[in-house]
Amino acid sequence: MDDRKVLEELVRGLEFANQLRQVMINGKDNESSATTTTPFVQSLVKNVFRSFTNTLFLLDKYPSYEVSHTTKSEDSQESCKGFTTRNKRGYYKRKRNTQEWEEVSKTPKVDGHQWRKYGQKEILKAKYSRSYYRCTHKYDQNCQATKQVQRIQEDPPLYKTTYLSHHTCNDLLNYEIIPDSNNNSPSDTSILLSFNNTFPTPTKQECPFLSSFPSPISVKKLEEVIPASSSRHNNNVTLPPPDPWDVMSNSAMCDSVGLDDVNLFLDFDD
DNA sequence: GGAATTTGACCGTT
DNA sequence: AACGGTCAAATTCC
Repeated sequence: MDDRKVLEELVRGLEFANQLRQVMINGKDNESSATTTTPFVQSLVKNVFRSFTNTLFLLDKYPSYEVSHTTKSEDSQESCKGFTTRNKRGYYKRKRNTQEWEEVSKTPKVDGHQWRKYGQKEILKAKYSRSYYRCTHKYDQNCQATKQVQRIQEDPPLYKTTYLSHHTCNDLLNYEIIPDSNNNSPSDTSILLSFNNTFPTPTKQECPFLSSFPSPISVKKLEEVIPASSSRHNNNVTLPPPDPWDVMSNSAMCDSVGLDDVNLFLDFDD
C-alpha cells in the first residue's frame, strides 16, 4: 500500500475534523447553541482527531513515508540551518519548508519541550517583536526544532507561534499512545491537534515517539491583523508557548483545553 | 559558576 | 538595500 496516499487520506480526515471543530467554535460564539451541542459534539470531534493522530503516529514508523515527505526545502534547510561552516553565520533559507505550522493562542503557554531563546527581532509593520526559540537539545541531541513567537494583538492579547521542524529529541516524558478513554464528560473540551494547552507544565514531560512525528501538513492562520507601528523589546513573550505535537500528547493525557483557545486552520500542501 | 536571556552584528534571501 | 533568521558575546538569573 502506498503510505503517502494513506497519509493524505488521513490528513484529509483531519481537515474535515478541523472544519467540524470550526463549526463548533462558531457555535460557541453563539452561546445558546454552545451549551446545547458542545459536550457530545466535542467528544466526537476529539475522538476523530484521536483516531487520526494515532494512525499518523503509527505511520511514522514507516521509513518510506519519511522519505517521501522529505522535501527539497527541508534538505536545503538542513544544510543551511545546520551551520556546518562556522563562517556561514546567518546562512539560512528564508523560504519556509512544508513542516511548518502556526498556532494562535490567547496566552503564550508553556509546553512540554524545553526551549532556548536565541534571538528577538523587530518585524517590519509589526507592532510587537518576534522571539526566536530553538530546542534546548539542539546540540546534545541534534534536535532541529525551532519556533517563533510573536504577539499579534494587544487586547485581548493574542500570540502567534510558528513552529519550524518537529522535535527529534527525547525531551518528552513517557506517553501512551492515545488511549480510548471514552471520556465524554461535559468539561472535556480538548481536542487532539488543537495545538494548544493550558495545564501547567512539568519541567520535563511527554513522549519520545511523539517528538519524532513528522508533520506532513502545514497549518496556516487565515487572518491576522498587525498594526503598523513598532516597539522594541517586548518581554511579554518569555514563556515558551506550546508545541503542537506536545499538545497532542498533552490533550490525550490531560483533557483540559478549551476549544476556543485556538484559532487554527489547516492547510495542505500538495 | 553554570544556564538562560539579551542584543548587536552578521549574512542569505528577496 | 531592506528584511529577517541566527550567532555569539555580554549580561542576568538561579
